[in-house]
Amino acid sequence: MLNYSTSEENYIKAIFHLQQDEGTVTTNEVAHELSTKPASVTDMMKKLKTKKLLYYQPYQGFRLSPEGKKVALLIIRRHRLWEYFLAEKLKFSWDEVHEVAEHLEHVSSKKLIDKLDEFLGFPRVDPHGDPIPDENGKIETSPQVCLLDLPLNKPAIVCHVGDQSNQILELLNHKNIGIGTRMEVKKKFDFDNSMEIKIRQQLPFTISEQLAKNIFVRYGT
Amino acid sequence: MLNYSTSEENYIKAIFHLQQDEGTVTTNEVAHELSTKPASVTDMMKKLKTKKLLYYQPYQGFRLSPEGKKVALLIIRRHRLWEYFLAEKLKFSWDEVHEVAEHLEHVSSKKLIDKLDEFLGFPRVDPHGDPIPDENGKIETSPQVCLLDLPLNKPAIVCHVGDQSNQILELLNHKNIGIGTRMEVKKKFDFDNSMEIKIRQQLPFTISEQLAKNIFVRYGT
DNA sequence: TAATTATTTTAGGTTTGTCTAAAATAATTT
DNA sequence: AAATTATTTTAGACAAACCTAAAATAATTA
Repeated sequence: MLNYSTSEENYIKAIFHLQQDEGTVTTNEVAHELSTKPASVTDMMKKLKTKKLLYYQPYQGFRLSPEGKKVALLIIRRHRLWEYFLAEKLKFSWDEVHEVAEHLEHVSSKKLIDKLDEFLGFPRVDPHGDPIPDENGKIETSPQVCLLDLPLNKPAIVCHVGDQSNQILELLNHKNIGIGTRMEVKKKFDFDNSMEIKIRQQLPFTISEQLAKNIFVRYGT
Repeated sequence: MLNYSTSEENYIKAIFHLQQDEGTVTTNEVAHELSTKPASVTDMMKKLKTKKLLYYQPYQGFRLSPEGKKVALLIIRRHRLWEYFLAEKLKFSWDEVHEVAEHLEHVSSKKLIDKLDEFLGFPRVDPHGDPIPDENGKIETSPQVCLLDLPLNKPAIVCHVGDQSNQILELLNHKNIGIGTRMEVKKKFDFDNSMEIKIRQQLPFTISEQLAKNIFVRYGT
């Protein structure tokens, strides 16, 4: 496994995240994701292509090669282990871990990461509920359901938040919703797709479609 | 406190270490320390001068300004806290921590470092026995004595190793000498300046002048 | 002191990663 | 299908950090 620059790693990670939904990723999408310019993206795509990390034909978009995906997963492993460390050991709050982990993730000593993993007790998900790849880049793909699609009165556990902006985290914090929170959907309102949800030992309250769209759960009590 | 690039930080740190002995540092010394070329050093000195981190007149060498010293001490703080973390929590061996800490030290979140400090229980020295600066860059200057200068039969504790090459660490490991090791000097041989030392529950053995020169101790049992 | 040697700086070039402006291609609308 | 609009790529430039080779300065030796 070769070493890649911080910049290269950020591009690889961005493409990995973007291609989860659609299979192929465009220049503009990456430029927007990384707050850079399309011309810079094209430059980097040419470079990553020569390194065989992605497939790329001019004007046709691109997607990671198997090798590229593996690199991406190892970066994500580093990122999520550091997030777990920051939240669990250093008592960072949920919404602060991401930014610091963005920097720590580029320290690429395999031994460091494997020992960190061991020290943390081989956690399976990070503080946002996202699964942590193992040292071979294998990731647990567990069936997540969007809160919008959750049937009424079915107990579920929050396991992931789509958008991770500060605004949404502030709102979730205010409403006492976090990873691991148990809830049921009590009512759905077709008018605006808002829904009423119930959390143990709390009165039911309403959340918007916008918010529900970004909350993902697993079945379970 | 501004942010500096990894490269700038490495130069600042190198100058700080070199000027401990002499007051002023030369271009060649820094080039050698950082395995780079004198021309590159001159470039960087001009840059750091405009940032008011050091005093520099062409051909006259340079030394850090008070501001530059403070920056250096905060980098050293990060380095040594990570070293402590790696050794104490992740069970890295003594001679492996330095290299990884070289990378981690450039992640410059103050909150991260202060919380790490707290998590570690505010350690006062790193695994090499070097003192850890506090969050204001204040450092404890305790009286260290070179093993060469230690009087006979005076109990002392190893607190620092001068040279930190892998070769010396391997040797120290083999002889069971590490930070915190208690010892006494039993005999000194003027012929080659070698000395016989005694470690608790071990037979006395001999070490070379070369080695003794690089071992520093504090008085104490 | 003059000549030689060593050190340091300057001048100009390279690589990485970025940018702007213009050209090429693709997608959309009329 | 042609024209317009949007996207992507190319061309050329820039800053950071490095390099080599040559010039300038300082230190040393004869």
